[in-house]
Amino acid sequence: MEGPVTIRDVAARAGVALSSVSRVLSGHPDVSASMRAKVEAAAEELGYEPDLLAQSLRSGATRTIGFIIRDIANPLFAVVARACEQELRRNGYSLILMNSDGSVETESKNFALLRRRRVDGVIASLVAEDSPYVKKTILSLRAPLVLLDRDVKGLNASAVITDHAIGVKAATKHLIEAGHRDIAFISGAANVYTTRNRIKGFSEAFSESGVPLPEKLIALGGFDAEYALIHARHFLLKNPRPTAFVAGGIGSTAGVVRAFNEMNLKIGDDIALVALDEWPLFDVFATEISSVYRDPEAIGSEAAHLILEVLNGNEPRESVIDTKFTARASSQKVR
Amino acid sequence: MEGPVTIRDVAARAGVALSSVSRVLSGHPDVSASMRAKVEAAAEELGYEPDLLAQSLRSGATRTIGFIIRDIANPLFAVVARACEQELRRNGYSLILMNSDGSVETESKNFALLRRRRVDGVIASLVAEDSPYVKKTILSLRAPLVLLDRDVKGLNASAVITDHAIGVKAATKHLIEAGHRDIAFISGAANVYTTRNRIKGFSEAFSESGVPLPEKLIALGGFDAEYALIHARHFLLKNPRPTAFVAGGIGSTAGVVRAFNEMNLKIGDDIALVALDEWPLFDVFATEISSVYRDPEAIGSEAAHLILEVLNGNEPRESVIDTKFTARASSQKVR
DNA sequence: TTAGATTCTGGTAACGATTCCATCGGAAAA
DNA sequence: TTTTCCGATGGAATCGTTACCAGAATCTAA
Repeated sequence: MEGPVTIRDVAARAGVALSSVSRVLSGHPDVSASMRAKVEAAAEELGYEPDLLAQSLRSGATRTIGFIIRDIANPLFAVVARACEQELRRNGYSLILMNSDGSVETESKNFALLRRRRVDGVIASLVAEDSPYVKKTILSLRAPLVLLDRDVKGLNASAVITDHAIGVKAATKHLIEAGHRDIAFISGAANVYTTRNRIKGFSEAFSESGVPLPEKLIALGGFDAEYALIHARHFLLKNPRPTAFVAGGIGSTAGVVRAFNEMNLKIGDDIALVALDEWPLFDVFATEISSVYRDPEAIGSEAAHLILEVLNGNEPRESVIDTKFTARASSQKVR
Repeated sequence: MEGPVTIRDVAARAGVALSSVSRVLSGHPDVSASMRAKVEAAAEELGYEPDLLAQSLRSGATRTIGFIIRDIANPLFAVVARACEQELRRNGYSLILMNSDGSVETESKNFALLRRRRVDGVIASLVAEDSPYVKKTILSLRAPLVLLDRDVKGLNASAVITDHAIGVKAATKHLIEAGHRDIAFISGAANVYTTRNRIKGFSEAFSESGVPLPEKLIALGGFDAEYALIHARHFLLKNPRPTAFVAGGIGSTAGVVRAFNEMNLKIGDDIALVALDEWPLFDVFATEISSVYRDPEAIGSEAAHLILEVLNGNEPRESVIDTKFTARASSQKVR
């Protein structure tokens, strides 16, 4: 007696037709009590488990959701993924994880593979919004899509959008009120909503305060630590030197702080800093750093809800998560 | 013209039998050049993509690997997962991610679901080694398994094993040589190899140094911050107070450091600390903390290699990753 | 020229499930 | 008693592939 037991084996054991077994197991109303008993006994004895593959082929639904992300090792997104997976699991869905490694091409291949796997939906944080390559791929998905913090026209997708502007604006106003004028801003490229929305908050704080925007101190090109390090170094050599930095994301913060360390600048004393996004052990090892916080748990479970909504026949929609600025020692005084 | 295009559509378009289409597309040798041209043209025009679901049902292989982990939000495991996914993706496999949320029961359900999904293999970091519940589930998997840092008898599984003992032993000897005697050790429960292997290194350092093991200062019960916080508090109220702590994992370190903060103990001055495992921004915000490091990239890609090996017909085997102790300011002096 | 091998192609049976359709009783209605 | 209807069941088609088998066409060797 080898191999997994099929519905055929159960039918043979119970001495009934396969269609009857299927009816019992899928809870069809038109089955007699005796039939139900026979089949359930046989299934139990043989340890029968329906093959999800075969069910999927027949039904057209895989109960599988693709999750495409730039890098799961970003601690913020790891929490997003966890919350999302937990919520989907509770609803009987499994999550297929794919990193796009910051490459539009890899991302596109990932979408194509998920399509071939016939996933029921995709949750994605795109590398860039402006690649027609990716857009074409997405349009051919034939499955609902939830975007994480991205704004792409003409997709008919749901989205979890973070209101960065409100937090960044509060942070920037706080810095301006503390007397800072030369405030550097380093973040990812402007071809993602995240960056544009952050810059919006940054700019508005200046215009509303009647202070000129330090355009020369804005570097938008990459979320990685390396990019931030290079540009922070560069800014720190300027004259006058910026007195405060806003770092867009965990990678950026790492790069900026490395630059500070290189120049022996003590955060909060020699230079002010606001970090956008927090990370694990933030409360332990970065207690003094002002931050703009967004709740990754909320983002992840909301993404799951949005995709489930569409799978249940509702229209796609957007959901907004807010951010909160918390002032700490790193941004109090001006040099 | 609705719905995804099937091999049947291609056959109709090319005016040939479906079996011929299949032969062309799967590279069978016995096809004429003209047939190949016709079919490829038709497939191209229709944008045909084979359905992986149907292929899997037919072939018995899903090219899918399950990845079961306690918590993907642990930054170390997020890196493991990334490296693993990247390597599997290069080999045409996709990764199904599941968190077991620290629950043996959830873990068991995850295994069962992966079995029903007919995954080709599973990579898992078990919550506990001694649950017969889980062991039974694993044995019924009918697919190769790679364990991460676990030692379970009678499974015929591969494993990526970390040699924690060597690093912990070096760390402990270093502390002893610096004059520490009352060294506290806080980590997860002893029903996982990780903990036992760490304790082994810890104990050996004492016995080899001829110093009695401070058994009262060992707390093995949970990898989470809460557990570590409670036990660190408790130890810190003892008389004499421990002069050094070894914290087993990122969660433990968070808890221990919180306890230090509560009591206003400055790491490296008032109390010594060695952290087992590093985390993102360790080099930026924890530059002074001595650590025992293991390379999560190596663990992840090695896990992928091991599962691919077995899928290619080789026997399961173990692979050992080493650890490295680095002394920093946090462990130099004795109080 | 004929037998045999070789190349190529189409038809069909699986893989493991669901679902429609037809059939057969028995119960209810006439 | 006959007709009608409904509950219960088995058989067959189907989802999209692959693989086996048989037959046709071409080629090689006697």
